[in-house]
This record gives sequence, C-alpha cells and structure tokens, in this order.
Amino acid sequence: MSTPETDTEIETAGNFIRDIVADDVNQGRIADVVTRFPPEPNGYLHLGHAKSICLNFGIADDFSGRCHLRFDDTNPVKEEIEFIDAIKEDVRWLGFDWGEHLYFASDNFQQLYDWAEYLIENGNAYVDDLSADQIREYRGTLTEPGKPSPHRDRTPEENLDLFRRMAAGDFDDGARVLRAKIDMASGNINMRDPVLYRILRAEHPRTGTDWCLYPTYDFAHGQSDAIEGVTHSLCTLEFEDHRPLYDWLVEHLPVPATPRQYEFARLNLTNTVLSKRRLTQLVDAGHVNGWDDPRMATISGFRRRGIPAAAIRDFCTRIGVTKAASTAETAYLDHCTRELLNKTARRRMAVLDPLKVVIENYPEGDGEELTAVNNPNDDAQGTRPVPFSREIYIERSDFMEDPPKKFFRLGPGREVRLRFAFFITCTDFIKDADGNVTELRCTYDPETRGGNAPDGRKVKGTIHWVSAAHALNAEVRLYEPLFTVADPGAGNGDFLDDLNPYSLKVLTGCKLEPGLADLALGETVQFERQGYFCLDPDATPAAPVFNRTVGLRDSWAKAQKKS
RNA sequence: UGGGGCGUAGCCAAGUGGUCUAAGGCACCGGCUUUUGAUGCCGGCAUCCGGAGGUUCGAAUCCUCCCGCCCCAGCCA
Repeated sequence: MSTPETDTEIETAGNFIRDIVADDVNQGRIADVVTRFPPEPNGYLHLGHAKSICLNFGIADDFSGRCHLRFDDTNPVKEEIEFIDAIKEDVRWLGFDWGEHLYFASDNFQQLYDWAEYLIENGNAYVDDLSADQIREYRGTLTEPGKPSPHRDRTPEENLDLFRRMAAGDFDDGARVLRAKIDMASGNINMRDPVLYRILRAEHPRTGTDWCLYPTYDFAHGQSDAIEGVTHSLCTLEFEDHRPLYDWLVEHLPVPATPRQYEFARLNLTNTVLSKRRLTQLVDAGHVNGWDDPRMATISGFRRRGIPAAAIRDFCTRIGVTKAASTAETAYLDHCTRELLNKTARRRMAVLDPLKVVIENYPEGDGEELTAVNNPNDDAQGTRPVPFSREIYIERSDFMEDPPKKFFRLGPGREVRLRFAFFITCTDFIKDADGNVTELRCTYDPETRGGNAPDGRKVKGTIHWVSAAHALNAEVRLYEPLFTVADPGAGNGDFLDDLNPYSLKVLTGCKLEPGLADLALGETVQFERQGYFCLDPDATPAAPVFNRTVGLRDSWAKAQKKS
C-alpha cells in the first residue's frame, strides 16, 4: 500500500540553509526557529513549491521549531478562494502540518497601513501622482540612474493627508501610489523608491471591499514575517535583489522582530513546465484537463497520477538545496517513485492489450483459485486468491508468431509459465482475414500448478494473465511527458509548440484481475511486469478507469530499440 | 556601460588549503540472481573541479584576470 499514512519517513539532508539555521541556534542568536511557506493563492502548487515546503517544514521539524502557512494575498485581482483551499489540501497531503499557524498577509492590512503612515511621518515615504508609465520613465534603466519624482519632496503632512485620502477612496485606481523614499540612483532598481501601496478597487477574497488600496509584496512580506516572529524567511533566488529593501523596511519600521531572508535556487524539471504562468495557460487553454491533470507537474496532478507524497518528499531531499540554477531530470522523480512503490505497492495482474488464449486440455466449465503473492519484497503483505479457467487473456506483446531466439515469451511450440499458475505450451494460433492473431490455442501441464515442474524442467519466461470469465473491464490511461523537449520554449520559442501530442494514450477493453474492482482511490498498485497504476477519480463501479503512475524499467524494450 | 547571483561528470550534488590520483544519488554500460526481461547484488563511469596565471612544501578549496550562464527596469509575487 502506498497511502500517505503508511509512507516511509523522509530523510533529512544537509544544505547551506540548514547550516545557517544550525549556526544561529548554536551561537545562541535564535532560540526558537520559525519558518513559513508563503504561497500566493493564484494557482495550484507544483513541484517547485514542494521543494520549498519540504525545506521550510523540514527545517522547522529538525530544530523543533514551527512552520507557518501564510497566504501572500496582497493582490486581489489575481487571487481566489479556490486556490486557498487547494493549496491547504496539497500541503496537508504532502504530509505537513501548520497546526494553529495559518496566516494571511491580509490579516495584517491594518497594521501595515499604520506602518505606512509611520514611514510617512518620518519622511521615509511619499505619495506620488505620477502615472505608471511616468514612474517607469523616471526609474531609469539598468545602466542609467533614475531621477526623482517632482512629488518626492512633499512634506509629511501633505503626504499623510494624501495617503489618507487614497485610503478613503478619494482617488481613482492608479491615480496615486505610496513610495518609499530611498535612492533613485541605486544600482539596485528595487531601491529606486519602490511602490508600497497602490489603489485597487477589487474585491479581496478575505477582506472584501474594506480596502481600496493594497500593499505590494515588498511592503507586506517582511513585515508579515516580523509580525509572525519568523526567524528565517526562505525564498527563491529572484528575490535576492529585494533583500536590501526587505532589510530597509524592517530597519525603518517599529516591527517586533528582525527576520532574515535567505535565498535558494528554484527547481526546474525536464520535459515539463513549472511556472504558474505557464501552468495557468495550459489549464485555461484546455491543453490539459485541469490543474490536477496527471500530466501536470502540480502536487494535485502527481496525487491523481498515483505518485505517493513520500516519493515527492524523497525527491526533494535528494535534489538538495543550493544557489546554483538546476534542472532535475524527470527520470530522477520516476526513480524515487519506483523505489518507494517497489517496496510498498501490492502486486496485481492486468492485461492492457488482450489476446485470448484457450487452454484446450483444461476441462470446460471448470475453474480453480490460485494463490498469488502480494509483494515478493514484503512477505507481510501476504497472498490473495486469483481465479483461473480454460479461457484467459494474455498480453498481445507476449506472443510472437515467429519469435527470435532471445524472445522468452510465447510462440508456436514454446512453453512459458503463467505467473502463479501453470506452464502452458502454444499449440496453434488463429488469424483473422487481415492476418492479425486473434486467438491462441495452448495446452497446460497440470503438474506445474503454482509455477514449478516436478520434473525440474525450466522455462525462460513468465507472463501475466487474467481469467477471461472473471476479468474486470477497464479503461487505462497511459501518460508520457507533456513536452517533447527538455526545456519547452527554450530561447524565444513558444513553449506550446513543444507540447507532446501523444502525452495521453487511452486504452479501453483492458482486462484486469477481478480483485481490482475493490481498489481504493489513493492506493497505487503494481500491475506485474508493466508499472504502477492507481484508480482515477473519473472511475465509477461500472466503468473503472486507471492511471499509469510510472512504468517499470524494461530492459527488453530498451534492447529492442537498440537493434 | 548598472546591480545581484552562479559555474565540480549527461543530470542533481558533497567538498570550506594536506586523509581529494574528488563522496553519494540519477542516467548509462557490463555481469550475477530472479515464478515480474521488475527488484536485488557486483563492477565500470571526472588524474580532474569554467579558463589562464599566481600564492604555497601542498589548492576544487586563497589571490588576480578572463570566459560563460541566470535574475532585476510590474502600481505581480
């Protein structure tokens, strides 16, 4: 089984951020470690977020501290309740618990507003009447310094009056902004009088229409950290440039604590996209079936595909945390998934591309139950009965009319073992008018029940099968990478041009072992010799649907490809 | 021509002057085992750490210069 409850523990791994935290604790600078995971509720969580979640909650665990879940909901035009709920579910499913520490930046709107007035009173912020375009012009460029806004030297009194009127709704959206008064000539553009508040008449998911002006990320984030007592504020590299501003605000405001920001490299994965902008585009344009499409690198997509949370956690600790831009190969995640599932997943038999086999010397109308092992790597998982009868299905690819020597499966006159059942020998095959093989005629050796011959003779191949009369009919969905190239849209191309048209393959009429009818949503099992599969939420008792989580390694197929 | 970062094998990543003729994992390549051509096991896979100089008895680790890559000019986060 691979439900979250039975997942194995994550291993902790050292990294430069843990070293910093450990040093702070050892030097007595920090008594209680507090971290936070701060998503903006404008989309679903993806693998990159999982890396951050594992880091933040992992560090809190390691140092007996705590990790908050805080929604960075400062932009009401992009944020929705649906995303808040989905994010909470995903974090929980990943195996983390924020306890009582659920926060929203919007909880701090009043305090932030008061601090904005404080900044104004101390001459550290001013109201600017310039338009967005003008502000951009005045900001200068990467290589040229900016120039001061004509409104930069308003008196604190005038600024306070204007700011209060901004809050009172006296001005149109975008008419004025509040800016920090720092340094228009700074090489760091974030320090060129960054905007702290903008007028926005949008209904906020939590504060409704209480406010018509909202703080920017820069003004809300660090102060929220300080209010919550966050000690280590971990974010990705693109915020490194914001750290001077983060520190400037903490320094110029009477905040209750001095949190520190540390940055690490964001995660990239080959053959997929991991930016919210692109994921949103895939969903909105219908290239996938929603945020939880099993092909998406979202947490909910992985969950639906059957990847256990523990495999994702394991992957996150294995890739590490550094400041070097990195792109992990999907093969690495696949490996983590297989490694965990190999140890935990129950085995079942399923024929995806059925070919009927009639065992001619098996009494018509008879049947029996054979015993199959649930997990050869874990005896504790026990056994199960599997029905056997005269007509069965085997995988079409397990028969060749004219097989090469190295082919260990079925062919005219060849003998193989049916897993957990009997040796059978192919005596004949039937073709239709088009030359397709439609049925195999075989004989079985009753002495080989269970899979061993008393006379000691061996067979090279063992194939899986399902009794025709007892088979569960199902749809099975196979997934391939969403994109055909490692880095979709590399250079200046459109990433949509790299979409893999064959990323989803739907098989119908698959024949599954009957016990699979009782498989619970959320459990991933192994279909022997094929891969790991789980029930899809689309399934109904009358029409089961399974997703392939990941295939088994297949050295035979690999060898075939080479020759 | 600005500011901030980063460069160790195809990928991720240890390493912070001597035990480095550089961990570990993924991928790949051999072999053994096997009632899943799965798993497991064994072995192989960087004389070299972006490059060039220099310091030192000694450098991937220190210094200098050079090269390459990433991020920043949202009233997004």
